[in-house]
Amino acid sequence: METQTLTARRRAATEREIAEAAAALFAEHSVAQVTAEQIAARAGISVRTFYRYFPRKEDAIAPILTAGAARWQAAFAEAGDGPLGARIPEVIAAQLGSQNPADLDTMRALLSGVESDAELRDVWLRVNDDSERRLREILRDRGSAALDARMIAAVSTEAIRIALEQWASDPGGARPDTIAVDVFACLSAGVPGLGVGDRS
Amino acid sequence: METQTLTARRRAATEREIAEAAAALFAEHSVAQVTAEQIAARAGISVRTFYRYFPRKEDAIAPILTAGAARWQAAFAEAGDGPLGARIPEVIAAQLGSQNPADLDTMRALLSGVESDAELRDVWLRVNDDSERRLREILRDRGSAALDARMIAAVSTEAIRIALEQWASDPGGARPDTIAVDVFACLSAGVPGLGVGDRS
DNA sequence: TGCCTATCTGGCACGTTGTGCCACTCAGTC
DNA sequence: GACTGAGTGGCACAACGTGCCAGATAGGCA
Repeated sequence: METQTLTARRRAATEREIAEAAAALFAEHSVAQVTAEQIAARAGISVRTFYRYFPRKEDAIAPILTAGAARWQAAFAEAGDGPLGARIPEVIAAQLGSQNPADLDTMRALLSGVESDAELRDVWLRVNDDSERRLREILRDRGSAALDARMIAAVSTEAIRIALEQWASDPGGARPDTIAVDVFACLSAGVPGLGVGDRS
Repeated sequence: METQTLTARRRAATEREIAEAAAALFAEHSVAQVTAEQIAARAGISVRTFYRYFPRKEDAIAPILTAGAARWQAAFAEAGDGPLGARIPEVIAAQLGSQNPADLDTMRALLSGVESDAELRDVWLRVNDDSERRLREILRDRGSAALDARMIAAVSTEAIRIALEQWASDPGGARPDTIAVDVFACLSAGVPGLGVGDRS
């Protein structure tokens, strides 16, 4: 939460600019059709510098997709010592609800391309997997058994992913945090139609 | 189950050869270190032909990773009309249990590299996502509501993934189908430590 | 002020990736 | 023997991503 050194802030600003340039281009054209040179030009940097900020062309949009995840990680880091698993739903729903509206718009545009653009999907899968790994690690540090942490993290991350994709696919629908709460409720209580269930 | 045309069988054989060549190389070196030319040479074909079988270099191992998924899809296609969700666990566990032992060894070698090799992880994530999409579609065709199908497919696929990764990380542990049954039981009944739960 | 170090940046060259295009081969058919 | 169709390989090419070097910028110290 501290104001960092000037160089660090400059770097963060540049990263942000690149991410927005890439997002604007990827929202209109497929990832394959956009060249790294175009992204760099729009962000006002050279191609070589671009690859110093992001290892792959498509990764330039990761900061936007992970904006929410970065915040709930911080929220967990500040939380007390008690059991963490039970509070995951509320924390994540709260963080999704306080998302920057401009970022939400960008995110919706990107997510609606995930179905059709193979490389965009790759980034989305990577982002979610990264998020799951971090959550898994936090849970293990708090004393969960390895397999328990694995399952909790997997279901939680999957719930967020489903909520976001559902929200992105339905322009007139509910807010992402509202959907997330519902999906969380279903998944944590046991999926209807699985195991001894009967529906479907 | 029919013996297909000769050309089709030749093609399947070549695909198989490429997949095994790629798997052997990826098991020892990272994906980035292995060139498409090396894979093609080992499989006895040209680079150009390689890219007619697989769109990306890393995708060459997909057939091995999806061998199990391909079989349970067939099992579902043959199943009767009744509710499908409740039978998912047993079908998948059975298919995992009847996996070809040689493929299982190869799979374990590949999966143990997923942690360290970024591009190997990408393939693994793609394979799982493809599997989930197919299962989702099957469930929707059988009459599940869209969101229900989404959640059932997500949890089921995630359970398989967890089971396989857990199995790969523990050389002396239980068979993958045994682990899968356990994970399935946990997830379908509701994750301990989530929602109103208390553990962890 | 001048020097020195550290970091960021851009340009260049290079190996690799993946694709379009064309020529060649090899079945089977008439 | 000519024709068709599908698979294959070679070649050229744009794009990707990286190592290397040179120039620019900012800060610390005498």
